[in-house]
Amino acid sequence: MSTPQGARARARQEITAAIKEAARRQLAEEGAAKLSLRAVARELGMVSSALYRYFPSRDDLLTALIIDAYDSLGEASERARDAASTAPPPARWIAVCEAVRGWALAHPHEYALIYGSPVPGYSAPETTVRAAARVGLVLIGIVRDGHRGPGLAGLSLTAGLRPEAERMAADLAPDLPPEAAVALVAAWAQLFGLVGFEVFGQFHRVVEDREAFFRHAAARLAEGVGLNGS
Amino acid sequence: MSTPQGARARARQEITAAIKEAARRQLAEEGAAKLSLRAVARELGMVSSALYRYFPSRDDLLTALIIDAYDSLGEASERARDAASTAPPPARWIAVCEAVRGWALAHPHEYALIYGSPVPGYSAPETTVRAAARVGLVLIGIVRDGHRGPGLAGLSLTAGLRPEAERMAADLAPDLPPEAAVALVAAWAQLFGLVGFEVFGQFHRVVEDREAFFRHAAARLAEGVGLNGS
DNA sequence: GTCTATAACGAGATAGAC
DNA sequence: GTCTATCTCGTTATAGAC
Repeated sequence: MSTPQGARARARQEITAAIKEAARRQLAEEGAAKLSLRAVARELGMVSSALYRYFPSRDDLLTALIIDAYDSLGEASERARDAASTAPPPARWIAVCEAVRGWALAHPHEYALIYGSPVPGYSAPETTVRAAARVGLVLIGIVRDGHRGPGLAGLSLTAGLRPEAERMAADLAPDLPPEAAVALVAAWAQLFGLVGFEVFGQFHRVVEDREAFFRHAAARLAEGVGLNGS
Repeated sequence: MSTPQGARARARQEITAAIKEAARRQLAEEGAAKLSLRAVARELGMVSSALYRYFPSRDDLLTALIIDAYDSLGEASERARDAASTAPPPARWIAVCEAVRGWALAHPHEYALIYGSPVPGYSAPETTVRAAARVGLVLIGIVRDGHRGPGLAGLSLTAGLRPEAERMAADLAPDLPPEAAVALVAAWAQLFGLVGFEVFGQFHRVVEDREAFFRHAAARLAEGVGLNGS
């Protein structure tokens, strides 16, 4: 059987991939705000109306690129975690942070797409949430492991924050104390502050040896979530 | 003498301000990538070529907006510092962090302009550096005061980072120990990670009581730069 | 001198008829 | 899927008002 459906499906997948690849190129050159289905079609030698067989709208193409970017970053962080699976939690934390940084430096435009300025007129649908959560889940897992080990020491909680801290812990990691949940979310945001500043050029003439600086900052972030060097 | 120069200069200043105001409106609606001199001129009932008397190019208009945004944020942080000038350094640090957050939430599009994704095809000239540095200088000043007080305790340095740390300290704050300079730059980037995540929507369904969360995180950042509660 | 207006260029996007 | 007519844009040259 010369499975015509299989061949068709394969062709469809290949064209879909080619469209996304061309769109990513355009993302790098013109930015997400100017992503245009017509320009993508032109680059592929297709006519713009043909693209609507693969993506019903420009926003759907954008959504696909966003999900791909989140997944790519998620996979990079998961690979780093697995490669360091025998190391103690603090070292694993640092390895994942460095994977995030490495991915962002290798894919600055996709980084800008998911962690940079929102695209005017575009609102990400719920379908992106799953992929977006992957990095965060990796970080949560490491802190959970660390908590089973030597324990989270020195994490405190500001007075008024307790109800919110308990809500966050219940949502994110019911097995972690509220202090750890708060520290985790803060460290998560701070990690992307470090990475974003480097990718977007804010460290220009401020930090030169960015690799060493980041390694140090990531280690201190690990302490901040209660992963004490061991 | 009915100072014709004064009147002309005033008129020029008013039109310049009107152009920037209209440009900021467009920034909010279409994003920096699509900022167009023609649309600004249309909104003001002018013809596009007339704008070139005030801004030699679209990029120069963008640069003016960027400098204004940095200055606006810088002033907000300086005001917060001055309003808390009698408070101990840790409280002053938190006040400035909250001013940064408040400014960003009140001006999300200008925040995106200066701390979000780079504008494709645009490269900020050196003239922006002075304004961009203002917030950082406020933070440095507070840590310097704290250092004169109870002292920076518990700041360590990763092995390979020492040369870079000494370079950073010499550049940013020769009177501070290298450990403090590194912690300061890291806290600076992390502060904008927290603010950026909130402004750009990454805390959606993760952090609800963002005010309390931020206050807590800012307090822990203060500890991270060696400002111990007192 | 200082400004605005007209017109135009080359490039690109877009909408709709066919 | 193709073609065309009509938009947008940044920018410049030029002419004329105050």
